[in-house]
Amino acid sequence: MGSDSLKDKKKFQDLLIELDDTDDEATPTGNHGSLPVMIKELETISPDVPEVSAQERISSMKRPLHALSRVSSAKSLTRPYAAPEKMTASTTSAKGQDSPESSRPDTAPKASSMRIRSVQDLHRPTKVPGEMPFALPFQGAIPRGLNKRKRASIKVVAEARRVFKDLVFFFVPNSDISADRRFRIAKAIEYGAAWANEWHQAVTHIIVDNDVNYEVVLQTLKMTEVPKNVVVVKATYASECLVFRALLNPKQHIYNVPGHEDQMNASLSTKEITETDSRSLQLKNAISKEMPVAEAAKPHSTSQASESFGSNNSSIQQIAASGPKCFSVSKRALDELDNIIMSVKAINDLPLDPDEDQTPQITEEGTSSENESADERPPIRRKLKLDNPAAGFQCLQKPGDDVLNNPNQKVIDILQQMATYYDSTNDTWRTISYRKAIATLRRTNRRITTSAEAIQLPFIGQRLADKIEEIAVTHRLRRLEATRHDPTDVALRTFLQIYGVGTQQAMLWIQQGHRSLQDLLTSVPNLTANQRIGIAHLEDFASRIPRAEVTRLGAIVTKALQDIDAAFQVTIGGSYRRGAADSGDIDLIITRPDTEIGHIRTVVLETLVPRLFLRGFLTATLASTNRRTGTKWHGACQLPLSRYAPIITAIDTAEERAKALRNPNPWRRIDLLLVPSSEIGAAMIYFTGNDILNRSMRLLARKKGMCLNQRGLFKNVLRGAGQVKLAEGNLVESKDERKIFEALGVPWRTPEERQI
DNA sequence: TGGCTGTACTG
DNA sequence: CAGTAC
DNA sequence: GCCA
Repeated sequence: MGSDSLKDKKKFQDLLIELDDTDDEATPTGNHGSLPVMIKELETISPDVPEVSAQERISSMKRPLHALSRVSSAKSLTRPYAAPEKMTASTTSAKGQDSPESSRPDTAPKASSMRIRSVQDLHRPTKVPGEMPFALPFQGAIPRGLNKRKRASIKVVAEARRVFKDLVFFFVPNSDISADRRFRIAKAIEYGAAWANEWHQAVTHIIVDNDVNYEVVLQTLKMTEVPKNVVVVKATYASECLVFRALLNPKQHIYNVPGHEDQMNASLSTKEITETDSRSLQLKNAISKEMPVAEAAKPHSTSQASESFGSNNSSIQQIAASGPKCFSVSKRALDELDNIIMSVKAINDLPLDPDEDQTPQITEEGTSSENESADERPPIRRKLKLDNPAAGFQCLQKPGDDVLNNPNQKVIDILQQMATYYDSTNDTWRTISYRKAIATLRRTNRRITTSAEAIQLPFIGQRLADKIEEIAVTHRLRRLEATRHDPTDVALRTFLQIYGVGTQQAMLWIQQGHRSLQDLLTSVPNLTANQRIGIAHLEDFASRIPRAEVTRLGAIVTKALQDIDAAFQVTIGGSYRRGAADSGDIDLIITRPDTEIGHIRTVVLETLVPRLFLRGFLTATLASTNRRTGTKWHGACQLPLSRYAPIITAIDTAEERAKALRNPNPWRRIDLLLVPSSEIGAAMIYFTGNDILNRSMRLLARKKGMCLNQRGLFKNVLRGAGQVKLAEGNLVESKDERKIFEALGVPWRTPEERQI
């Protein structure tokens, strides 16, 4: 604790030093309470900062990247974003309405329906709290992917760095759909701005996409003229303010929105503007604080949402609770299993042959009993989802056979796209939820068409259920359409395919204006070696590897290794071991009976790998262990042309075959996993996956006070505060896959049955 | 409201 | 340490 | 996003 705050102080001092060059006059204004004096003095950089000339801007263009990233990582002093408070009775009860997508008509700004959330009021004096609840400083919305309903995860930077403090931004277009706008909105909030997701009189700046002209701005706002005290600038303005950590002069030419210039020139001379700029900003803030939301946002208590909330049907409750529970697995195990494992098992036990007689009845009863008649009324959540025969526990079947004609395939496809989209948004947990829901649907043999049906399934809640219904009915989802063709999102998805590029890097590149791989190659000087490889072989790495090819690639490595020492054993893991028809990469699990990891590592890294490179089989190293504990080598390989012919011949479609001929021996991602024989069971589990199975098993282990990792199953693991592992614990089992399943109380599944 | 697997390599 | 990958 |  103490040392942390010390560290924080140190970090902050570093920041101060950094700040020095841009911060000329630090005029303390507000009273911000408890922060150290030092901090107070710098708090007010924002509105008072000196302008930075365009020239200066250019001259220091060299550092933006670093500046930005350092700034954003300086969160030691930031406070967690305050739980957004709904301001009115009506919004308070409008649960489920608070997702950005559900209630945002992009047009028709209706102040009264505006969602209002507090971002930074922690730091501001609240005005007349009792009397005028709506006279709070403007409180902005949060872009999706960054809010977790109430508690948000946006981290506002230290107060001293809030370049946009007290400002309220309205974006044109004002949605967070496109990737770079979403990024800009998030950045703006991070640096102290509030985001008005609908027009509002508290807005101080209109931030216009760089390719949008003034006319569109007016159309969007449905105005003939933007209010005088509102600044209209290109998006570049906001980014550059962050680069300079200062409010720049918005009247500079480069920030002019096309079509707006004339008006500006007409009203004021450039010089005047420059001189009065910072003051005028101040004034605006003052104004907006004085007479903010009151009129516009004054809501009138009850809304339909609150009505739909209180009265809930008790009649529907019990329907699904009864019914036969035909588990093919032991009851004992079931009792112990948490819901995730239950679903894992559910999957194992899923019916392929539909007992259509029973299931529809049950669901129908559930949904129809009350009103589909009117509107709202969220379908009642039943417990025992998994016990519901409708969820599919009846007889066991193996997954896989039915995959191709899954009645919900269309829905699954679209949900998959959405998952990918959210992944690109950095919205990890939502992505995981989508994936779990997809996993559920995959093993549902009954076609799901209504939200009420969907919500009964495990890992499908109200919101996903609604989406599923929409997809089932319309065969598409509106939100997805919007994002799918957006150039920035297309680019984002492309960038994310590059090995070594994740969401952070990709979003940064997008935000910097890069839109193609070529852009990256020509104008990003500091690409890592891996990223260059990733770009050069993007297509190869992104394409699936036919099973036959995986087999051959594996055989080559096995042969080479056993030529060195016949005692070595190689297992092809990953989706190949699960029986997949094609794979994304090749996982080779390498071991040797009664042999320590050290020896295995030596042989593989010092003999096998160099030899395979010499042969031209291996083509690149992407990551290679060098530590004593290291156990892996990641890289790329290539099937010799001579062996590729039969694979090409075997390709199904002519089109694919032609493609393969054009690019005869693509690079493939290959991972060598070095495992001491004593740990082979745990390693097999891990490297066979799939990831959902791994996670469920690990979660289950943890719930039982154990720990499962690629090295073994341990018990008596000591965990301190915050789940920090204090002691390894005692090994329960690591050599034998089956025994690990057993020790966890999970029924054995063959690798083929782990394709969850 | 707080979790959501657990570990290793890179720069 | 953050970002990335598995 | 879902769940306890």
